[in-house]
Amino acid sequence: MQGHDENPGRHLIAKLNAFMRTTAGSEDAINDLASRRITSLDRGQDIISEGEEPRTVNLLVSGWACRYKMMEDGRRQILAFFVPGDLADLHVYILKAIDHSISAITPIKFARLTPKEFEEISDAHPKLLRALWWESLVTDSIQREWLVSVGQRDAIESVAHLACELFVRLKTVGLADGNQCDFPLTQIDIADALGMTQPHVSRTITKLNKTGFVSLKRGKLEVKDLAKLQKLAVFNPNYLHQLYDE
Amino acid sequence: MQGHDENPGRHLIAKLNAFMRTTAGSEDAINDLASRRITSLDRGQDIISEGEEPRTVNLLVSGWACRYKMMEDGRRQILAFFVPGDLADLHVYILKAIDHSISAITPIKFARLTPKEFEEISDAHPKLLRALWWESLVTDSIQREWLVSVGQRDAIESVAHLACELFVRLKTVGLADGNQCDFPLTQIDIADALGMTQPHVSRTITKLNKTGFVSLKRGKLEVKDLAKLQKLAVFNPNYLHQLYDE
DNA sequence: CGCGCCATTGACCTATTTCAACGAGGGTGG
DNA sequence: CCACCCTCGTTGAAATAGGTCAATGGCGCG
Repeated sequence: MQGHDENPGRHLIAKLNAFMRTTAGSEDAINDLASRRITSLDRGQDIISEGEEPRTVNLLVSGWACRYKMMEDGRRQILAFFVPGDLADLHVYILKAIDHSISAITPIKFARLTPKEFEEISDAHPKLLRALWWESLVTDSIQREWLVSVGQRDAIESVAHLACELFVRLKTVGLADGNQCDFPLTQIDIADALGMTQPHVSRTITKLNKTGFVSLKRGKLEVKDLAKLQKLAVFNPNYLHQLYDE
Repeated sequence: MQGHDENPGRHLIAKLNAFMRTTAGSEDAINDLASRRITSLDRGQDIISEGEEPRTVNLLVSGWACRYKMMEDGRRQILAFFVPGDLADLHVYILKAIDHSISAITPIKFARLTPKEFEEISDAHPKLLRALWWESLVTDSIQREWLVSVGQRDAIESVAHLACELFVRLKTVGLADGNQCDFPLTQIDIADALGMTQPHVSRTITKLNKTGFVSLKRGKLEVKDLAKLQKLAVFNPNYLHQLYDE
């Protein structure tokens, strides 16, 4: 078990394949990236905290995490979920202090790259660098789509949209098993991501499950009718900027 | 009048000064950037539209614009406001299709740079390139803070927060005159940015103006008690990542 | 066994939406 | 110069999505 992972970059590799289709030469480089300074954290611990000076680029190797901001009075907004293969803040070392925190939703492992390491590897693999930029632009695009959800979608649309997004993203990195995938979010996480309250998330999930398009519960998400779920969510996958061949 | 602008990059220069304090050598380069392929648009026209292949980096030279997304059923979410000195999508040419549109809120002028021009200039001025990255990261940070507004702040907090942000940003680019600045947004724009309805924006602005901290009306924003307004808005300027010496 | 965390559910409450009417101002064409 | 229209903002009344508060129950774990 305990033995070390032969292919820790496989989720990122799978994702970049949705962009460039030619990771071939870069696969070793990515696995190399994904092996540096591996750190493990338990659920609830922060990878980085607001106000720190950013020093590393973080690649999530296993587990889920979230980016969030706390308001002074304790309100929390989750800004993004990270799943394996996701990179946090490629260029953030330019800033003096980060304006948000990232914490583990499940036990996680992540690789911490110094800007220098990162530059070396990307200098040696210009195509990879371009792909990583793409990755970063997709992350921005997801951020924008979340604003659409919170600003325009009602409760059931929002929850359905989140389910669609995470399912597609997990599928892309090879972590969906047929029509189902892990789903470790609590209702509080969902509430803080979508700007709702936890009881209302509960009621909304109940209602959503009753449609039969999906079975969403803590731990496991099962998509039973993706087309209908997407329609309900007003989900348009363009914002994920993938190549569409499946 | 009609004569051409001697210093079209001054707003961007002022903004970058809040980051690097040494635009000296780069000022000419920025003014050069801001003179390329100047385009004028009337209110309501799109700079770029969803689905297009992005080809240029756009620098807003005068007027206001907004980035927005339309849902299939016509709901609109405004994702960002652009004021003079703002750059749209530094690296977006990596993507095959943009996932949002940008349109003019007032008559605008903007410069369109090809990726090539942009690279030439930034190769010649590495410090400038770094500053432009900073600019782009601040834009991302603003995007995140908007999600906090829409997800967590109630109506009066949201509107107050938007007023704070735009006032600070305009001040940074030299477009605030003492405690007041232009404010061309309609209540519909505000509503679509904050995920509210226009009538409720109207009621909320009335209530906000009654606090006496601010006078907000179409055309002009006047800040009467910035500290109290910021407190009401739960506004923490850190997310704008400026140097704080004033 | 008991504690803590998480989800469910009910009853009530309220911020915001919805629908609709009205009014002010600015521009245009007759 | 007036009439008209169109956009934008204001306001009221009624409706509702979602919030609040609180009790209950399941379940995993020390």
